[in-house]
Amino acid sequence: MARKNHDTPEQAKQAILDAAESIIVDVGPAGLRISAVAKKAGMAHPNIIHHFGSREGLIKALGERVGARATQRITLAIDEALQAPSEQRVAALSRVLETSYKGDEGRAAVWLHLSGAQSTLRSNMERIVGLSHQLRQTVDPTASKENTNRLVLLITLAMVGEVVSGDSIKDALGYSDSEDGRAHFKQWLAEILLTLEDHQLNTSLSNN
Amino acid sequence: MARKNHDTPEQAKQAILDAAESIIVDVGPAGLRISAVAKKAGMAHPNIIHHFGSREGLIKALGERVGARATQRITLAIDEALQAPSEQRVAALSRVLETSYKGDEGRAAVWLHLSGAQSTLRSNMERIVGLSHQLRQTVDPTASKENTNRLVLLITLAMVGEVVSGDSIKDALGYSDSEDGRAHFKQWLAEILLTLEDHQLNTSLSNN
DNA sequence: ATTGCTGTTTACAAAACAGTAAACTAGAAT
DNA sequence: ATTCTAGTTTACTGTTTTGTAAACAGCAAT
Repeated sequence: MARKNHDTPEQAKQAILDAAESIIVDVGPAGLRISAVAKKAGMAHPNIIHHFGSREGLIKALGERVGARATQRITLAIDEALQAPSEQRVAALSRVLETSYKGDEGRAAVWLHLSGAQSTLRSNMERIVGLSHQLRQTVDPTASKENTNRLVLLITLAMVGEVVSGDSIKDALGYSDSEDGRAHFKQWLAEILLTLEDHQLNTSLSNN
Repeated sequence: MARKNHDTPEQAKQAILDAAESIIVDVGPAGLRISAVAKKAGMAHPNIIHHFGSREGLIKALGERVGARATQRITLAIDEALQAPSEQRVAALSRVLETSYKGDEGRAAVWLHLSGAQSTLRSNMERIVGLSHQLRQTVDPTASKENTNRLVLLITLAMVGEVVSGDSIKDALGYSDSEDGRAHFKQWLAEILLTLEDHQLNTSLSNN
């Protein structure tokens, strides 16, 4: 079909999305320039508009790809935690947290969400809550779905905060930017999440 | 000194900052246009450059003002919680959380932080951690500073997440956008924070 | 081999935007 | 009353950036 740099439009699109993803991590949602993406992908910028219709179209497509990948990674990690023997469960959950907001992909996902590409967020979150609830029930069979939902909300919000300005907040709180501090915080969080019995999460407004 | 719309440069600056703050809430950090601020403030846009030197100067000044105000509001709320009788402490802490990431000011603060105006973040966080630790000690005298620090980090990250994309995440998790759901989540969080004994937060990597 | 299809490029249009320069305005100081 | 000072405005510059138009390039089908 196509003729020069890429044989199929799908290859061209993927190359463009790769370039855009690597750029948006640094420049943020509003900073994505079509010409910069084109330069990185090694082509002229109108070609991007040809493939995605407009800058918005590119951002939307990228948002869907990044969101799907992130969800896949997270659900996979939770699956592994579910199958891990109980004495390795903290490490496994810690890995879930690591995986969830690790490095560039998480940042790209949040940036893109801010740019208005949130099409599949609901179904993705539903899968994550479902798996998380299974994981909690292996620890405490009485765990309520409502508390799981709240915990997932808390962790998700913290994930977004981490991605958006985790570095400077951690710095301001005295955590050195060594990998140590970050990993420790996540492991601490994982241990607490798995240690908490459900009745401790039942507050005066339970069953609402 | 001045001549027409404002008598003193301080009045003009405040009017400009007011306009910029109300705008940045909607358009985000990179979307702040000097001409839009000028229009809202009822003046010509070069006047803004005259007062703040450049767009960056405006953003930096706004970041300092918003950061100072937010910190003042948060520390004030924690102070009130400290002085509240113990049976009203949950409500008071719930109010701290409400106050912290409520509405426009919190959003403006995060946006500005993202724009690179983070000058006083460290000292602000230190004050907040100090007061939070006092509050925890009224509940559990054995509370360690390290666990307070981690809790503040978790809450702060969640605050940022809430501000950045709390609405859509809550929506995706099935919380209706009624004020109810939000208030309940914060009260739930407040109760847990005050119910947790410090020893429950001591994990296998305590004293690191 | 000619025709058609499609990915790609060059050249251009149009708008948005930050910042500059110079003039204007009105109170303050003398 | 004149001069000085500083906030303010109008008009303009230069750059950046998205998007358009038309031509080009190479594979496929006839």
